[in-house]
Amino acid sequence: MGRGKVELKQIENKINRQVTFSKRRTGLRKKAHEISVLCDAQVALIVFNTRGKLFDFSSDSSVENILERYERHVNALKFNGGENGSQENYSLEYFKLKSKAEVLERNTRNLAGNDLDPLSLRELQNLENQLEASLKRIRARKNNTMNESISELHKKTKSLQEHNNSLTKEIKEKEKEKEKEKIMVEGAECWVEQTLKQSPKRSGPALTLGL
Amino acid sequence: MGRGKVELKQIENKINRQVTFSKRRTGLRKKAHEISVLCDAQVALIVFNTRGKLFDFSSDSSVENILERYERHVNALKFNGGENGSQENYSLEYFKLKSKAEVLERNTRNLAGNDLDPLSLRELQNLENQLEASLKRIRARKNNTMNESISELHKKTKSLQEHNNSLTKEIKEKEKEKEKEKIMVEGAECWVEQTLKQSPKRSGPALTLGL
DNA sequence: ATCTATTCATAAAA
DNA sequence: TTTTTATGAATAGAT
Repeated sequence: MGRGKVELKQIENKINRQVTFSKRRTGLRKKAHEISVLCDAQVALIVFNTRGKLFDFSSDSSVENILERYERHVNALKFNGGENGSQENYSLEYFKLKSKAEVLERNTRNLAGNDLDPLSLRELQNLENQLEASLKRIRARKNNTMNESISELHKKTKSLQEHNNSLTKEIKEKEKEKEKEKIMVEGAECWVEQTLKQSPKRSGPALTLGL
Repeated sequence: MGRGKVELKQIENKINRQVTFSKRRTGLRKKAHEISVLCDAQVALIVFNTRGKLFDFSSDSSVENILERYERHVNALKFNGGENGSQENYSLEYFKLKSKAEVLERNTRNLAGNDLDPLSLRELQNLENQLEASLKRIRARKNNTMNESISELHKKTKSLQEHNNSLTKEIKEKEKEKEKEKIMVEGAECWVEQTLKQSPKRSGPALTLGL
């Protein structure tokens, strides 16, 4: 493209190299954006120029999101043997963890319905779908829990009711006995009274005989 | 490129989308390679297709190398200096961060409807309420976004309609003019014909005079 | 996968 | 840097 073919090797002239870098960087970015939209792909592009300046692009709201996904993908493949923690790796692990925490934090905020402005329509839709699915699971779990505790309560109620019944029965029996006793006592008293009333006419020995 | 311009929106036809993805992925990779060689740049490219398949490219021997540099770069920006931390400091910070990340991860998992078993009924209810509130906000944001793009489209439609109308009008006027012209020509022909029919009876000079 | 008609990207120049 | 312009590249649609 442009006037004359170019060889695939480092451009010697510094100025030309810089200009070409700037132009091609723009072009690359554009292409990355196009493929993400046209083909529904997730793309992350990271470019450092000779002097170490960073240029990045992401089809999503953040590059880190995609890098996170990339790490997960790679780790899933490699079976995550890691744990070779020397000092140098420590700082790397630290940075990795740090960006992971950032991604998690951002996700959490998004899941709570905050900081939505940088999200695309598609990301919003994904979020909505995810939350709906979550709600379903949470409600299912909730119902489950409630049903369990309800049947637990039923059982408890039943056993209490039974205990109750047996207590009631016991009480009734006690009352019955008491009643019987009372009747007997009353009967005895009555007999004594009547006997005493009649005593002047009847013989004393008869009373003595009854005891 | 190719036969006819393409709109920058998701390609509906699945086959076409897949084919385009494959072609453009190759192109993107090539461009990434070219800029890295021509301009002495470090490039990493990560692409996930719709179905989650990963394609990556790196100017270096591994993508991870560049991601590592990226993380360092990003963190260097966020934390002035850094790099002075002794090991103890580092490990303390690391563990703090680790527990923070764990909490965030658990929250995220719960918000996604996973690992719900240890939660109490009340916690489940809170979660449900929170998600409902989030959904409301997200839907509001989504609707907002959609409405914006709809009104944008309405505007566009209207301006196109107006343009259309003016074009239609122009066409009608042209046709009218053409019609008028045709009638005039027909009238002239008719006059000539009649004149010629009558010519044998009339005198020659009259015709000559008419011209 | 291969073939073209087109559109796009960009090297060189300004 | 940005714009312009001449050309080489990329690629959409067809085969």
